[in-house]
Amino acid sequence: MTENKTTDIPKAYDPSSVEDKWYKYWLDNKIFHSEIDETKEPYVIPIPPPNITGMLTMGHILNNTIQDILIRTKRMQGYNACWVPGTDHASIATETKVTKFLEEQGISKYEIGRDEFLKHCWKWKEQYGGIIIQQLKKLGVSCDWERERFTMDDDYYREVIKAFVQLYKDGKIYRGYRMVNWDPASRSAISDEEVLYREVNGKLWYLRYPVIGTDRHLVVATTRPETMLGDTGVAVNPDDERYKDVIGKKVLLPLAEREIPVFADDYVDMEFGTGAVKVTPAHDVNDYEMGQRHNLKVINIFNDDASTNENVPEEFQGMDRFEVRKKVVQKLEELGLIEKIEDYTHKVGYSERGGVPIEPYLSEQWFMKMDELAKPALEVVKEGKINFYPEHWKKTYFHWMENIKDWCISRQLWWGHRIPVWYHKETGEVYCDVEPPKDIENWQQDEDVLDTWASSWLWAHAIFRTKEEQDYYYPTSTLVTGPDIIFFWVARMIMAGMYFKKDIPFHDVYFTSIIRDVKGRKMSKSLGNSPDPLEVIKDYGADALRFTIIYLAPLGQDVLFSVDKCEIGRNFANKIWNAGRFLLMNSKEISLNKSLTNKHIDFADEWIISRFNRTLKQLNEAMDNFEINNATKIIYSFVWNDFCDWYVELIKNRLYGDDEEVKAAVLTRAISIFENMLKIVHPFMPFITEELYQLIEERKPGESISTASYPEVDESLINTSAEDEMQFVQEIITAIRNIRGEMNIPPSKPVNAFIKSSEVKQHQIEYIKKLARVESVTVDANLQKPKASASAVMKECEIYIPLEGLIDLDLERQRIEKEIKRLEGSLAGIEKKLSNEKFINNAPPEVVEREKAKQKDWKENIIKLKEILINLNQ
RNA sequence: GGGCUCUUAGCUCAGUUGGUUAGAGCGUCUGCUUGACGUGCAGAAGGUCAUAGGUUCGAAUCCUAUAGAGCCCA
Repeated sequence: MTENKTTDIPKAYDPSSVEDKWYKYWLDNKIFHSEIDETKEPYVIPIPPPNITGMLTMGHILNNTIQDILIRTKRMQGYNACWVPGTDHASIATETKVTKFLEEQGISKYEIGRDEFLKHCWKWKEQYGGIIIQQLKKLGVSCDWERERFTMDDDYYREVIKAFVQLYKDGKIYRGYRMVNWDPASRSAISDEEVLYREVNGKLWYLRYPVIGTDRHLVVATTRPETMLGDTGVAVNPDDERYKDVIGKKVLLPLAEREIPVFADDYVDMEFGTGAVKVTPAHDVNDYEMGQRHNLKVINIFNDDASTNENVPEEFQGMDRFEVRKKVVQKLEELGLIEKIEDYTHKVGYSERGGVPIEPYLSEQWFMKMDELAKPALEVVKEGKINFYPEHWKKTYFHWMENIKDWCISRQLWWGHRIPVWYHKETGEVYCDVEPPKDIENWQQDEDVLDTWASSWLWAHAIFRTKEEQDYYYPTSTLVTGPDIIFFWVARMIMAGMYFKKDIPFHDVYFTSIIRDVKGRKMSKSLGNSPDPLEVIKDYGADALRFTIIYLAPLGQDVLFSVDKCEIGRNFANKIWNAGRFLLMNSKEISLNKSLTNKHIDFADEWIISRFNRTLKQLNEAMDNFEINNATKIIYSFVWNDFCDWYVELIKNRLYGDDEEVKAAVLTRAISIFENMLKIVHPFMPFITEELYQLIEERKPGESISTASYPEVDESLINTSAEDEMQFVQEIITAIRNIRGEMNIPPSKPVNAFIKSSEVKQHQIEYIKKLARVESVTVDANLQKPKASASAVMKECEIYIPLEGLIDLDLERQRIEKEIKRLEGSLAGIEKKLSNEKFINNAPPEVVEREKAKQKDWKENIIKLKEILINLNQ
């Protein structure tokens, strides 16, 4: 019976030997799978589907850990928890990737054609599209993998098409020749939201246009000289005295040799440049509007890849927009038509996807009318039917929704949901339906596909395949996502929900923090400051990574992350591991007996049970308010400070005693508290808690802590007097430890404690002896201070440690004087308060009472300390 | 230009509706082979709560202004 259990439980927790084993166990036992069950309330999370082109980032780790914590908690609390995973087809990103992939093999997208290209896309998707999902599993997420969805699954595809047709038939979708944000890299339109504005150090070119019939020039300033080839007018402000006489005249546009009018328009800012602006209606939004007002010609000078077309003089044709800029400037310079060139910093719109400057470009596109769709979506957030955490994102949401513009939903791409519109080859008739026209040979389908967000905006309901499922699971419960896609996705999902389902898509939206490096920079590939989460998991364990990232991520604030911070989580896991190891080691020697759980209870047990229930109450409150970061702190402090630092130490006396029944009762109870503790830690650290849960006792096949019932708060066990008593004992122990520390008494030197108090109870003494490491404790209300002792004074209690031969009187004097000084400082503050009549009259009575009590205690303590100081040599 | 957020210990952050001596983790210093854990234990040092006003008996907390940092929109 002397087998040492330490040999089978390693001293340090090793996640690598644990994690894969339990993930497989959970999947094998379908722990995460949900089916309709009318007897249970569903709790549903729709995952923000990652791109199939994506790799797991720290952002995904944070986001998915939060979702997992929420869903695991609810699952244990008895809800029908359903977390639906999936991926998004990412039209532009995937098409770009596959195009490049093919180019590397010498295959041109345009040569092989649409159908062939799509086959390659699907092949690519099968091969690489699942990587991120596999990576997510390493994190331990409890998604219902049987429900995995893809935005281009057949039935999902059909939902998207149905939605288009419905909107079209309701008059919410129209086609028009408009100026859009054009991405020349992907040769497609993109939406306003996909344009990122960056500050760029550019130049301002001052060009001279000769005024016809005079010998003067009009000088116009521009950041894009190449667009002058498409100029069809020059505008000035009508109030500008400098140009009054040229209004109505014409200038001869250089290079193009075109006569274009000079006209007046209020839009022109007299302060900018020279006050005269060139107008290029085909390539600038404002110019387009001016052109409309003044009936200017619209001359498009670019192809869809932003190379120059046949509308420019031959020598400039077929050049890239940046090439042609150089050439235009060079030519103008030769002609003496450049007045000057200035440095100029301005904002340039870049394509979020292609990464190149966008080109304002006129083209035929599909748009969705947004004002009517926005109204109900605005209402449900205003009325609080949908809550945002943190709440302040509402303001951003309202602002966007109240100023919403029509949404350009067509993309000149092949990978995606093709617009279900056909044009009759003969008559030009337009046909829009889910099913293609019967006589398909006479029709030509629209070439464009839909914006990816015009498919993912249906996610909250289209993830469920049948009407029954949608009725049961929709509306979903919580959406966890980044604030960067509040417009792209969150707002549009709410609009889609209200339009297609006549109900909100989710009740709560949790906006996650942005992960940055320790210097506060965004994580990016080019900076190389983006750790690979899989490496981190390998080095520290998934539990450690999960716990750390949540511990670092307060609601609504950025997280400054570095890999070594994962020590927080790793050390915490190790702490839990060793607490378990301690209990399990003892259970080898002591036989457990569950019938004894409520026997031989003393105040230390009442205290930890009270602390547990209080902790649980705080934890529930935090979780209800989505204060998940706060929840980790509550858990951390209970586990480490209450359970490990105090409770485990407190039970050692009894555990190493002689009474077998007491030993069994204490250990059984400790393990039962530990097991409850594991349960509340489990949503945060699923692997280690499962491992320990299974080590505590033999479980039934398929049984898991993931489906164990979550502890409930028992208010009757929150015991303030036990907590007060424990606090008193803790203060005595800390005071003695403090003396040891400050007087440099090594733990190996035995000391005795004399306590002058009528409050210290006999049953507390063993604990004081054990935890303060004193040989004996003498308690007497009328105790005389022993010779040559170090002292500590607290409420209801004076402590003396005789240190004959060890005491350094100077050191002790300094200690006491410091304490007196500190107390006198505090006392001065409080006496000032109490001598203020207005305070006595206005402050609530309990506040005044509290202050008076403090005054009394501190005064007494100061008197005692002064006495000690006077008698120090005795 | 409009909107939002932030500024508390060396660092990263807590601090509920104003009311104990403003807390935690990391880092620092001191001591420790304490019958779970050195990924640990014990103790300590460290803050004019960005600045200036105001409201109040009382302000880190509420209001105004200023400075600085960041984000979003135009």
